[in-house]
Amino acid sequence: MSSRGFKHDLFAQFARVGKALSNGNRLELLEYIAQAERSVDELAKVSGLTMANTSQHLQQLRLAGLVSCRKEGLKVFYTLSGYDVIGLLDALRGVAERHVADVERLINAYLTVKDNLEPVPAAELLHRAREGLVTVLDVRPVEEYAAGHLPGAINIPLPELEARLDRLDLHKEVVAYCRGPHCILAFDAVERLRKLGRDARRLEGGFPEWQHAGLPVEDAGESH
Amino acid sequence: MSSRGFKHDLFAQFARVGKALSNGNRLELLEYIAQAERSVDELAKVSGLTMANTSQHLQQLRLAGLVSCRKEGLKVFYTLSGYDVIGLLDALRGVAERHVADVERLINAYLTVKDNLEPVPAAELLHRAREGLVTVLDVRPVEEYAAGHLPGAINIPLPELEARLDRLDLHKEVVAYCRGPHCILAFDAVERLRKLGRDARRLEGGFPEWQHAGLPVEDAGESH
DNA sequence: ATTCTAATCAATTGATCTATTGATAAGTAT
DNA sequence: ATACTTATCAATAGATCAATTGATTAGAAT
Repeated sequence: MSSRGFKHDLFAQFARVGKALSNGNRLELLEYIAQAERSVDELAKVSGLTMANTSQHLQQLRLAGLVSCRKEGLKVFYTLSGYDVIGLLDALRGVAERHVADVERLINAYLTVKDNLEPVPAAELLHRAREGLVTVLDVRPVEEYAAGHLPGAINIPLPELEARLDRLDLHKEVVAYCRGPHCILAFDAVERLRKLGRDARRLEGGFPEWQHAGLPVEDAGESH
Repeated sequence: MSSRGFKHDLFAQFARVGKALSNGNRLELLEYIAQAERSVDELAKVSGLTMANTSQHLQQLRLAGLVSCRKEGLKVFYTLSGYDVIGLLDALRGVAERHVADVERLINAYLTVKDNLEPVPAAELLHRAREGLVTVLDVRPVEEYAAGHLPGAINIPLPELEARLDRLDLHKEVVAYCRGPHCILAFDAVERLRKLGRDARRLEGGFPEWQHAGLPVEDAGESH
């Protein structure tokens, strides 16, 4: 095998992974899968894609080595192949944010009050939560919470926020988190809590980033 | 703007970066650019692509925010937009290596003596080089060496290795490095040095990774 | 002015990608 | 057996991508 040929083939293999990341729908699916193991129909529902389309995208992700799957009865559950995939997604997001001007414009256009929403770094939250100074709020759907969440976090899915406000201590600051740095659930939660007069901020990053950083995690078995 | 629309648009932007990484030729160009600032015709020559084709790929990389360019006289020089791009490329490589079975097979097929070529970690090299125990050998072309290299590294481009062997101390171990973890220059160098009875290993990673790790670097002005 | 070089642009062809549609397979439930 | 659910497969049309070709622009040199 020639040296040039080797190189060429090797870059072609790396490009397969790049190709898997080259479609917005696949990136969205990856973000959902990064929360918890998911079946195809869950992913289809939450992404708004058809079943067949979702299935095909998932197979492309699988061939690129980004996700693995497991069959159980009728359902097929997909999960990330490893934590390094979260690292890759973060690197992609980071580069896009720092270098693609459109991303910043988009974020600013949607998050008009962005500057009021300075995020809390993970290390700071961990410290303050241990001292009981803050309420940690998980605004993702119950299934995602059940699959794993921050220690001591209270789960109130975003649609029920106002209805179940009594679960949040009136006198503590609330730190909300959700799926990731650009998931808007936590942004919305903070905005709504502030309208209700609460002291609220959001966590920098989401659950996958927290987990990837090696910080402590609780799952359904030990939840409150 | 609806929340779903925002999310959709945002993922589409991230996918633009993924798309830039979805082609082997572009990844190869990025690796060359990661070594040093490069003009379009240099890149065309070294990659074997036509001028027009190279130019078009470079523009795609530019639109994705991965490279920037600067015009000087007739020439246009391209450079990485930031060090985070090296981090992204490493994450891509890492995931591909760990999860795409074909990559491993490819590497094993080419590097038949791979197990004899255990790389030296950067930290170890830095330590041993400071104590004068090893000769650090840069086997990249002179232009790349001039744009930046490891402190005290001796530059012998691979084709001239045997001819200029006298520049390497016979009694010290040689540690060779090149463009990156899969650049075959360093592999070849080690293999050839060993055939000549020298004690040689290669550095883990290449110059971009060394630089990205924040380790000390020399450039042409202070070279030996 | 003319010529040359470096780079980009514009148009084209063939290949690949995306989403849809309808069919099929595998497992459950009645 | 029959019906239902979940997921995949197969075929298709339209969109996008990649590489080539030839023309064009911008700057340098004679």
